[in-house]
Amino acid sequence: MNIYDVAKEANVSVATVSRVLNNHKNVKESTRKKVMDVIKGKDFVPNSAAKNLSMGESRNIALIVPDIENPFFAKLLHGLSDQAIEFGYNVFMFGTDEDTERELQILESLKSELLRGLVMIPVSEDSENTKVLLNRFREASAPVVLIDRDVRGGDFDGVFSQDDEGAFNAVECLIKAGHRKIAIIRGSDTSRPGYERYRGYKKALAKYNIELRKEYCPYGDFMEENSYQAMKKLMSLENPPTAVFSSNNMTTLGCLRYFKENNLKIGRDISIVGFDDIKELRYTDIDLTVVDRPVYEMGVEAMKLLRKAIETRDKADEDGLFVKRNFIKTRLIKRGSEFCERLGKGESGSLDVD
Amino acid sequence: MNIYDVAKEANVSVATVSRVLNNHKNVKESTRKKVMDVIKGKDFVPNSAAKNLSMGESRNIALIVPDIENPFFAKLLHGLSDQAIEFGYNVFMFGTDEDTERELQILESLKSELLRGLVMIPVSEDSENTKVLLNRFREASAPVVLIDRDVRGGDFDGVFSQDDEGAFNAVECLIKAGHRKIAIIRGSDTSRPGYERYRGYKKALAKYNIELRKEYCPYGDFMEENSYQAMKKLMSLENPPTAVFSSNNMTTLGCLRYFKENNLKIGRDISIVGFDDIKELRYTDIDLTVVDRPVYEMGVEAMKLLRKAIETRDKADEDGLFVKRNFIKTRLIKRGSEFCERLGKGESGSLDVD
DNA sequence: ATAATAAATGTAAGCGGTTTCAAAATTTCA
DNA sequence: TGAAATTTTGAAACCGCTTACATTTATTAT
Repeated sequence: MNIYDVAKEANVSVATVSRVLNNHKNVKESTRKKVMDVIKGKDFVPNSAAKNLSMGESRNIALIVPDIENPFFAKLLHGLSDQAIEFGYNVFMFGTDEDTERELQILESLKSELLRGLVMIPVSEDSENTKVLLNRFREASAPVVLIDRDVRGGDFDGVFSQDDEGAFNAVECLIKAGHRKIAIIRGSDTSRPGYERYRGYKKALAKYNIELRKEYCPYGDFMEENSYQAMKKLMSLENPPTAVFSSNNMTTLGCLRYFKENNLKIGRDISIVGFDDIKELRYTDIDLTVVDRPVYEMGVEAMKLLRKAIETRDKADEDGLFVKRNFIKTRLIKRGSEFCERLGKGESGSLDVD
Repeated sequence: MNIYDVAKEANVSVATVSRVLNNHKNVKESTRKKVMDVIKGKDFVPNSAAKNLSMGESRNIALIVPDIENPFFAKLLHGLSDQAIEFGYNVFMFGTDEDTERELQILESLKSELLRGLVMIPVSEDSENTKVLLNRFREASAPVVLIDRDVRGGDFDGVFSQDDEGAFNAVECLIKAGHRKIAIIRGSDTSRPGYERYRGYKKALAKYNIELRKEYCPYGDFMEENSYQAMKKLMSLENPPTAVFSSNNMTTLGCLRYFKENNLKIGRDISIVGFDDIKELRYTDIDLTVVDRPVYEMGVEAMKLLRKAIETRDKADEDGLFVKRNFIKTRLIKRGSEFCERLGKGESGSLDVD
């Protein structure tokens, strides 16, 4: 059943049916009703492909994340998806498995899709090809909104976190708990969260006059296995750290794995503060202090930014295309894993802290 | 840039371009090359909306899950998505938040979408409306594949688990560890996993001549909070169980929360076996014995089933439309949480067990 | 070499909507 | 009451692709 059938049945033209369907003004109330009655009687549904073709645009957007199974991204998807439904968009979901090649493939395959917009957590900040493709989307009037990670020199809208501040707070918390030998397991330098959190770490050390030691700053690349290896290396230093700032949730799992396998107990042998909460730990012996973020809300926000971008572009096109970049505040949730018996449960007293 | 521009540039007709694009036979190698050169030179991408409209079908499918954030579904999505890309499909993602109304809304909104297929974990087995809508999709030649949960009387293809056997093994494991007072926290009776796992539980008790006690079988509805409440009720019975079979991952979290809050230690005060693994626990003090499933693979399998359904329908239509329902085997991973000091770490010895 | 056959290409009609432009119907106002 | 202004409607072109059918070109067999 299509618009012509409806038209015939209602004794009007297709143009009129179309107007009714799209809530145009200038449709007499009586004819509107006539058409609506037919539509309700039969189960007519307008063909979206035809609509898309005719209008040169769709109500579809895509979300591309590096790791579908990471709860952080799942939560993000949840928020974004809810808001998308609210706004009447459908979302295509893709995972790149942290692989730039795959990311490019996906973007490439989406070029034919008449996407209305794109929300993306890019694998790397430095993929020129990604930038080129994203720019093409933007030019084809499919705005791009980034989340969490950036694209260098891309100048895209985005929802990010105050990563460095979050990291600073995490590390400061460890310092105030009495630690001075604090390691960080870092994410790749090709991602904002990677280098910004490292920056926060360095800032905190600097503020308290703690020397930065290169060997305390291995990469875990935000991956469990690599982080496990990094932790292992840290603990086999001749002078191992007493605390570690785990700069990502997967990283934290890697650390915990090492702790468990080597019978290191948090609070007795080692301290840890993580970035991004891990819900499942709440009910275990691990009372993890973490830098937390409103992840669901970030997803929602990304969708809102995207819609705004879609609408303003539709209107002002060349005019007001200023970039909207939000930096979401983090929050330190103290649960105790920053302390360590060896150091004495020094509240903030043991060091000269303001 | 469209197919006409390409045609002009290459000095051929649009039909020829179309043929080249779709790898038709009967295209001379030389003209094929001519066209391809033009396509590569300019950056032509065929408009999928036009294609969809013209062919009356798309390469899009939808995945509808009840809870986007549940790692089980995330894993499922991962497998499905990977396989979908492999097969050249894009997947729309939706979450129903375990709400039948929302489920219906989503299905309703998808009717216009020319979907090629639908993969779904329905909220409830008993939603007549859902069944009606799904049947409509199927009739509109968009096959439906269910995962994990069923639709009563729907007769849809699907990938399920051997839930009862899995549950049976879980409970038997507890029995062999010496327990006789074993509770279950159940899922809703309106879902296959809900009642099948309960069935497995009952079977196990029956086999070992253990009386079934109604008060040991509260509902947790596969939700953390409800399961927490259920656990609380269980432990405040005058004769509380010594072990619990937690029939779902969220349920397990609810139990763990109760244990932690009430200082019950697994292995000392209580035993537990779960259904569906919880990765994050691996590195904590909780060595959870669980019924595990190849979740990623189930997602892959669902996509394979879907494609088969799409293809056979395209071909044999009325002919061979027999339903394909796979029942995936579960696997019990013993990690120790089935034991309990109070009972003596009875291997299988303490009861007469074959 | 030529008719018969097969292969390659082109023409044009859809697919199901939206939208411009003109015509018809209605309302407003002198 | 009739012309002008306004609202409501319809005819038909268009979006960009596929494909049935017609036509041209190449190949094969006689």
